[in-house]
Amino acid sequence: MKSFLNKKNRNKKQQTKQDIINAAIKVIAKSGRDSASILEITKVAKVANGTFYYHFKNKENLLDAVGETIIGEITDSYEIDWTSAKEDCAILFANATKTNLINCSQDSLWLAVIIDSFHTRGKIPPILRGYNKSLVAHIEFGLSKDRYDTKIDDNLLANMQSINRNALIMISEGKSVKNTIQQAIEAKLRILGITPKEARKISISA
Amino acid sequence: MKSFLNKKNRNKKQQTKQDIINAAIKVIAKSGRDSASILEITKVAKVANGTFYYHFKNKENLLDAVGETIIGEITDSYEIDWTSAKEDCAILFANATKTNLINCSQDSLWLAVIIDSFHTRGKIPPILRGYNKSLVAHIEFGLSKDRYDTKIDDNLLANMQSINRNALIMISEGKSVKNTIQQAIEAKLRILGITPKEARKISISA
DNA sequence: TTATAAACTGAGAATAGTCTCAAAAACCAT
DNA sequence: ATGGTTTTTGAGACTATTCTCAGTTTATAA
Repeated sequence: MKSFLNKKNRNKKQQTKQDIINAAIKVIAKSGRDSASILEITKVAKVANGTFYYHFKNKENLLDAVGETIIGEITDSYEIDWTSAKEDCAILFANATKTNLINCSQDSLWLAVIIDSFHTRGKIPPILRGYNKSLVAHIEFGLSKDRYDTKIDDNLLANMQSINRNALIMISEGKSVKNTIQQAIEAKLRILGITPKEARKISISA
Repeated sequence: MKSFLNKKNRNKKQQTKQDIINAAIKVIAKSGRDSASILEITKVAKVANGTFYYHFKNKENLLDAVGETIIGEITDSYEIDWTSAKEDCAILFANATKTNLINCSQDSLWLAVIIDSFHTRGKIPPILRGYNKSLVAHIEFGLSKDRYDTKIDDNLLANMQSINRNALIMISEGKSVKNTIQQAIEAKLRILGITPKEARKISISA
């Protein structure tokens, strides 16, 4: 069985798949994961319904692809080697939070999809995976330097993530990005055990 | 047109309606608001599908009724006249939080429905309404006494509510109720501007 | 007991979604 | 051009859901 898959053809196939993913982002941003129908997605992507099933096994499969697409763009900000940094870790953390939130806010469609993913029941969507790992690394480092006053557990991580989520919701509702990010940083630092006064100072200078 | 609605009959009608609401709570706890189907709800309630539409206009209408039912039982804890209280307001707030979370945790079905309601897109479900009003009253009082260090806005309220939600999720996942509530109180007080040390003290004694 | 209103029933109309598949179209090495 | 391969198409099978309605049952005043 000969294969005719040269580069151009592969690109074309890839392009159709990407078109479907982009259409899915649009539709999910409008209606949410649950209500987004494959029928509407293929309509927006301008392909036949059957084409969807040539590229994706099912809806679940597509949602994962959407998650991967978006997360690929926004998670870099937490990928820092905290231990080798010279600066105060609280300040670094403030900057990472800022970068992360700004990245998420770049594209209003992504923003909507990310927020929607927080609403999802059950298993953690791929968009949110990976975030916790480097967060834990950071907090551990801060604790070892006696910079923070907390213990690390699911509750703490969930609260940190919720603060992010709430900030993104505020931004998507049109609140000032700068202000909102500042508040998010302040709240996170307070929860980590930085005093209110210092948390405010750091959040303002971030 | 004569009316035959004597008390007994009214009770019977009311009973059927309540049966449907209770069945809805069961089904929503299992499948979530979005996936809960009227067909399954009526099956669990042991009534005909059509009976549902005799009592409720539509699904939306039912979900509101479910919300009202649950919120009726659990919101009392925040209905305090903060200004006339003698005790330190942070301690009162800690106690109110504790009472509220314990109330929510009483019934595992309620717990599941309340958590589910946090996942809901769009408009604030009735379960969550009313919570903010007395929360604002409380924080304003604390600010006037120079007890807190924050400003009141949507972001703050959302963060407070998220801490509650996360605590309830932890509890529903089997984590220690006492511990979880303590952590929630501590996080809330820290965000309000109480120092980490004092927040811990208050949360432990609550 | 009987007539009437209220409450309930369940078949099925209407709608909407996922997914399959045989056939058509597009593509490409020769 | 030809023939085999990949990609796309869209009709429709299948399933699930909401909601309607004509008719039945139940409750009660008289």
